[in-house]
Amino acid sequence: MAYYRRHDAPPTDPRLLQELTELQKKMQDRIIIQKPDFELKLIAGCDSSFIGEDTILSAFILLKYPELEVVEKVWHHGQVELSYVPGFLSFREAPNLLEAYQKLEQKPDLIMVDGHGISHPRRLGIATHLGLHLEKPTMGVAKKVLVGKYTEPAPTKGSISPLEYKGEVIANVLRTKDNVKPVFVSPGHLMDLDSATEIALNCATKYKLPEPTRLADHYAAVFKKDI
DNA sequence: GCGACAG
DNA sequence: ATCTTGTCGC
Repeated sequence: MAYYRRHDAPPTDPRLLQELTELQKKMQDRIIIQKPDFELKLIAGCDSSFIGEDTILSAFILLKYPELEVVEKVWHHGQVELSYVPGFLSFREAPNLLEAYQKLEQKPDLIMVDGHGISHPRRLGIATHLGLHLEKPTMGVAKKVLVGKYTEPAPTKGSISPLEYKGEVIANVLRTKDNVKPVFVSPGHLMDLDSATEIALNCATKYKLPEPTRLADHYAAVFKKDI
């Protein structure tokens, strides 16, 4: 994608951000929020970690569902083109994530991404962005809110509270473990909020993060030693 | 004008 | 994301 390779402008150049904003607005029309039309047998989790300022390492972990047994682990590293700007995370991390995804021998039915889906100013969080590029069902699980308001869900595992933005519920604030800060679950693409929430909870074992993203996060750090 | 702001 | 020590609680 041409917009991924921009060495001709500073990372946070206002003109570039304006350009990316326009691109996201065009991408909005292609987002599909619906009940999943597949049997969830294989789920992937992905996450990235950094080495220094501009070297990124992304990992994809493939798991059986609902058993949550790991069946494949891949990773890829490269250089990032943009600095981090809230609302534009995907332009910084998606390129390398897509490279890592190609290394999977088996492809998942659904991808759980570390970050937001449609709970984004222009409905284009990194989970949605990846879903559109891969034409694959995706969902996002973020650790912090980006936009919207919510009330704290009850302290017990399984409690949910809606995240509202501009009069719409764009995510569910889900408690995945007793007395631990909740996560923000949102559909990315070819997925709906209720299904995403149910899947996130089914993948929550004894930790705050659902297994797919927890393991991706874990291995993204472990694989750094292999560089 | 003053905060808020995924990873 | 990343840099970092001790500390509270199950």
